[in-house]
Amino acid sequence: MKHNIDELGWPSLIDVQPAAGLIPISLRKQAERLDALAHETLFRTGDPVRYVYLVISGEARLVRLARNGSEAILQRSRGGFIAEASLDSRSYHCDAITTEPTTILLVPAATFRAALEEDPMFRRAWQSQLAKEVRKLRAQCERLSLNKAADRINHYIESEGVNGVLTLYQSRMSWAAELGLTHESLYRTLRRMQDDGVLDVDGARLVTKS
Amino acid sequence: MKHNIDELGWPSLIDVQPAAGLIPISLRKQAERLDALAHETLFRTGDPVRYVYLVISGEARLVRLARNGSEAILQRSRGGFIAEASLDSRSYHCDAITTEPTTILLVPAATFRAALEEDPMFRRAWQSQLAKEVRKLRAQCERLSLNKAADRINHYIESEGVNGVLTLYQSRMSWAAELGLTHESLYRTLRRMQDDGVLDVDGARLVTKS
DNA sequence: CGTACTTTTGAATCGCATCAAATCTGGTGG
DNA sequence: CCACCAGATTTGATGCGATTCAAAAGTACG
Repeated sequence: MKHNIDELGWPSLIDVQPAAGLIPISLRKQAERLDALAHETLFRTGDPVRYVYLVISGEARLVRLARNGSEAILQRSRGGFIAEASLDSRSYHCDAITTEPTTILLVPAATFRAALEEDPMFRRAWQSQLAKEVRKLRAQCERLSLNKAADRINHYIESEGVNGVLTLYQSRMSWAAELGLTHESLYRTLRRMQDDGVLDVDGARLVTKS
Repeated sequence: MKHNIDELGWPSLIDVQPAAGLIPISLRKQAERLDALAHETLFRTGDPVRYVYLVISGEARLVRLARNGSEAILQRSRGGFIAEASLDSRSYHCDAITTEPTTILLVPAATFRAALEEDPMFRRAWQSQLAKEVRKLRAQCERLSLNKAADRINHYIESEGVNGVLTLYQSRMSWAAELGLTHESLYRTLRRMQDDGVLDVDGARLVTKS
């Protein structure tokens, strides 16, 4: 179900989601709100690009299905844009799904492009956002080119956590997929790292100790 | 050695390198040309961002050295920008090197940023460039999360080649590193794929036959 | 309470990394 | 021109580590 965001009754978007603060007021007025359940499809490969999607709460993912049926996670967004790089494409080249109940802000793509032309602050923020995504993806590539599970885990904690401490906002199964590992492999490696005393695991809190 | 690009005696940059055509004339006048040998360092981790680097000919790479001494290739540019995403950073978080004699256009970062503010065409081209880089990196991540060498090779040919045909512009050793494989593994897999009749290898020309 | 999913452990297998070494290649200097 | 060298290419043998298949136990939720 879509709502006009003026119906919100939320605190200001800025409080809820920093990225939303970057969107000019004029743009927010034209945005709609979408409350999606878990495992809903936002768009599919080949769909025309109609909206810019901003995840307010919950989680959305870009996925692509390989021939053998395995699923690659191309992006995982919890608060922030999803499929930013499609803004200058006609259509999508992957699918977007939710993994849990998720609230999304839909900004019409044409309106969004116009705002980029007119609002210098917004434009800088957008460029900065794209650059940040590039750096994040480079880190991900670097991580995936490590071929030991423990190395990938450490790399993830170093680059996504703060000072060797990481709070995980996803199940280990999903994390395993993001790390390019099977879940069995991840579980076993986490266990071994604990036994070896190089990692401290307390629920979703992971601390490197080396 | 750096030259003012007016000393060029080149054909127009547009003919040499399409990406350069996106740079406004005013900006080109302030750019310098750098002729680097193979294995030169353009900048190191921590260096302040002074220039935007545009590779005119040859090859530049972003690399990061892991603790164990192995080297991860974060970007490989043959004609086009390198480290685009650093434009909004103070300093670099990886190293840039050349792998062969390379000619580079150095545009002062401040000048570049000013041009982005003032020239709408240029700005759109830049955003499009960043978006393209994002898509390319997503493809790279998807590829690295395949765990069979043959799958990565096929994926590379599909996404970097045209209609299942790819011309390789680097040694197989470098390609192996980009694919996240050892060179031995790559050689053996290429051989096996040929023997199995799913791939045709003729020097730098690779054709999938399945 | 039952169902779906996650977490966990086990055993067997396969593929890649690793180490080693030979051959081939292009470029340099004598 | 040839000897030489550095790097790329190629083949071989071995071991490790991740995948795979299987299954049990734990957990959240209606």
